[in-house]
Amino acid sequence: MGRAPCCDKANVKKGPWSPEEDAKLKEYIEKYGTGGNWIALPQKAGLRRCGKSCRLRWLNYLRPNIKHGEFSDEEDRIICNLFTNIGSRWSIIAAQLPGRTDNDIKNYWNTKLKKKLMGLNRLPSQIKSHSGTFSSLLHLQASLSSSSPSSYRGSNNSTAYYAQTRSFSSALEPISFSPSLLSRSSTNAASVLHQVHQERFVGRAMQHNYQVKDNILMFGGEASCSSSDGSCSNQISQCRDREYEYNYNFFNGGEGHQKIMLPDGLNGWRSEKQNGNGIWEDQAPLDYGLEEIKQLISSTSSCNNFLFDENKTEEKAMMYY
DNA sequence: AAAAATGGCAACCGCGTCGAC
DNA sequence: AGTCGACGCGGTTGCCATTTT
Repeated sequence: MGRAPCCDKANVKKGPWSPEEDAKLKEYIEKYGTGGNWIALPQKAGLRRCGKSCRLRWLNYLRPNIKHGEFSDEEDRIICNLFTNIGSRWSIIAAQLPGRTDNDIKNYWNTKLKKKLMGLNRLPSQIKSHSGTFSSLLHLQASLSSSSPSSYRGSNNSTAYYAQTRSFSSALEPISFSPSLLSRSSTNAASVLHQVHQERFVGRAMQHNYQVKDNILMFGGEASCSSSDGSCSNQISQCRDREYEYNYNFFNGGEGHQKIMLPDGLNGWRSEKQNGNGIWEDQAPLDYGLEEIKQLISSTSSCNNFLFDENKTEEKAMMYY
């Protein structure tokens, strides 16, 4: 026995809204409000539409003060920063961008912003760039890392790393959430943000083999490779691990940390180093897949090692405690 | 110029959660 | 405490426009 449909599917119109329907809906809501009941609204408004469809149309298109068109650099920055912190909580992200809808932001992310990031995927080489939203973030990141306490340098202590991650994250602009946004237990951004910090390094470090060799933090070492040809069978795991390399290096920037080992998918390990001008040069092609975008953000926009489904990783992290 | 591929966006769908009863 | 209807969210789909071949 399935879930009861929210409306009579046979008698509701689907597809694009006509100007007449828009006008009807707008007029009705402006006159009477939604009445707190979207399901009953279409009938009252004389529309052959599903209540959910009406709600969506109103929220995403018809309601006042909706902002359409290009996203600004500032909006890009906020989206990336929040995405890094809380993942695809589009409604929460939208709440930080007046006039933007969650759907808008989601589409923008999926169609443009993600690709924009992919264009900047040659990290940390991108640090040499001196303009644009994301390179600014990289500069921020680089400058913060270089000014971080020296006591963390070279440490293979995950707690130290964790503390440093926290201090770094807190250096980014504060994010405030309205109480209403935080009211739902499942999407409690406050707890998400709080636990994200706790989960970030410690949880992941415990999920992955890692070791420090010559000031290079290495994850997923030989022990994790099981295939006969020596290549790791778990490519995704390797890809995920890349973020640690970057972040570790950023946080430990300075003398003695001039190279970085990157697990490079099927190609095995690769390295990068800084040239005499302090510019990062990679020494092998670096191709990222779509699934790696989040890691890229994690290592570029705010250094928050947060990726994939944070609910799931949260659970994992809590299990380790 | 036409067909195919790709991009962008609006809308739909299913599920989790909340709140009333 | 349990049930059920409604809401809200995030993922996905479908269609139209634009670009490429």
